[in-house]
Amino acid sequence: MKSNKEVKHYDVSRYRTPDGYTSDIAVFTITSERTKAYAPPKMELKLMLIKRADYDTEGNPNIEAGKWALPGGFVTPEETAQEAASRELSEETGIDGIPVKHFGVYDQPERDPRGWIISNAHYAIVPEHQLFSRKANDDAADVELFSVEELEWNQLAFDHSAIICDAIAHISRDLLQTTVAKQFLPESFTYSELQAVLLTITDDKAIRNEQAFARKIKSLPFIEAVEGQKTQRTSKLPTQLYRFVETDIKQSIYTARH
Amino acid sequence: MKSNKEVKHYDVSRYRTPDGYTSDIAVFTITSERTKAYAPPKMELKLMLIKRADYDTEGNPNIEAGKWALPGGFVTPEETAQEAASRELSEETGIDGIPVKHFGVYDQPERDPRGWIISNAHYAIVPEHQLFSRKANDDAADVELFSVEELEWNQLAFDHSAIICDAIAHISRDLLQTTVAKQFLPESFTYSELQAVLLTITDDKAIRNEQAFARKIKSLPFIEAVEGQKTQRTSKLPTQLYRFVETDIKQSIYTARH
DNA sequence: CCTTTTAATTAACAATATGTTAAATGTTAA
DNA sequence: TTAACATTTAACATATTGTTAATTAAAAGG
Repeated sequence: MKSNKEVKHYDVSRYRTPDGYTSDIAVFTITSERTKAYAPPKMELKLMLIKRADYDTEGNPNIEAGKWALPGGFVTPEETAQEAASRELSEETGIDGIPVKHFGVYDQPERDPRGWIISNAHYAIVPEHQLFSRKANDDAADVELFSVEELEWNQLAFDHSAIICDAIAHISRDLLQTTVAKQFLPESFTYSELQAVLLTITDDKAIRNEQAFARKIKSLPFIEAVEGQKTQRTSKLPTQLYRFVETDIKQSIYTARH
Repeated sequence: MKSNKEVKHYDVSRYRTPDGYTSDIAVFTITSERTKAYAPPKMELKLMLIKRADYDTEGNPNIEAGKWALPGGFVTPEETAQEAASRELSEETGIDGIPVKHFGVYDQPERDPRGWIISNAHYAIVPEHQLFSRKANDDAADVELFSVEELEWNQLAFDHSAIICDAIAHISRDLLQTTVAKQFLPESFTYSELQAVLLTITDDKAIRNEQAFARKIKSLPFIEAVEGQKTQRTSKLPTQLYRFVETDIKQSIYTARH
């Protein structure tokens, strides 16, 4: 009822409107460290943050200067926040064609001292090597990768600690419940590589167990073996490669094992 | 709330800002029809929509008049969109204390002909009897429940067909992967009542199978039997009651059955 | 050339879970 | 007394998982 009437009478000048609409993006990557040859890598989930400059381009002291923040910026009326996030990602890292996923809106009245600014938050998964090539090209000192295990929670700008906390929760859930793990992996991968990705965010016994996981991967409807292809990058023994296949997954807590 | 000095550095006039920030809410309920005494109910998932009036209070033809729309309204600078959604729900149905869940943002530039208006979309689950009591009190002719199976997709205002489509997808997923089903059920319920709720949005064989589901419910870590309590509302045979318990569920597509 | 090392793979078996069919239970209503 | 019926239990074949152990293939070092 109220909605109808409000809409009916809606006159922009009569209501206060937001002072800004921003799009923030949590860029995740997994760094993959090979401890020795012919062994599976040790992986770690990392988040890219940028350091806020001391002064803005006009020489005025910047708000929240020196703190770490998610990359992001204002959305223009000609684009969606998701498009803005893709644009930001491209500007910040030079990377295009990566899926960007919305995970929340942050609109607490006091969240930004500059006014009523609504933030639409996204996350993206960028393969490590693409971030490295960017770092090499444009040696911006104000960009850094932080391990999600050891984030400096009290050095974050605005309400970004809350946003990042949610981002980590969302990516963790999505890694286990969707096939986004493929964003971290090459087109074809071994069971131990997939396992290493999952172990960055879970310590599930059934995933840690090599034999069980290697057996299980063969029966998953959304993964298939790449016939006749083997690799030796994780073992001296030539190892079976797998790939994700498009399948819609409908699982339920009422039928799953617990 | 903001100091002048800080405001100076962010010049609102330089950027175009949104013309409005709205909060929409998809109110779901499950209607429960008892075909006969001592039998489990037939349930159906329904969505509450409101009909947009032909004219506004000043006699001007209303935009998108006669079409069905989600209840919602403008968010004020003193509240979050989620608070606005709770407020709307309370105003629209008189119901308080129901969890309201964000599921998406709709910010296509062309989505609202009145300007650059960003909609933050939520869903809520209201027990049937609460909606009925509201209907009795305030006989608003412009409110109706629609079965999600037979929605009139081409009679929906603005981009609400897209929002509703997403809302149904989200609630379906959440019903299977979280314990929100409890919002549709009394504090304690029989296996067949829970089953009926789930069957409104899935036809999973393992959920349809009475024996299997009745056996499974006993081993679910997030459900416990209510000791010494039985009911006869679904059977002549006194039937075991169950309740949800708070447990964090961490399941993975890599360990579940498929 | 032989031995050790190591990740991957296979095997084997007990324990657990599921799909299915059938029977038993307790109550209502005719 | 009997029929009806949702629920509950039983029973059993089949499938999946946890666990331990053995096997395989290649590399590396002597």
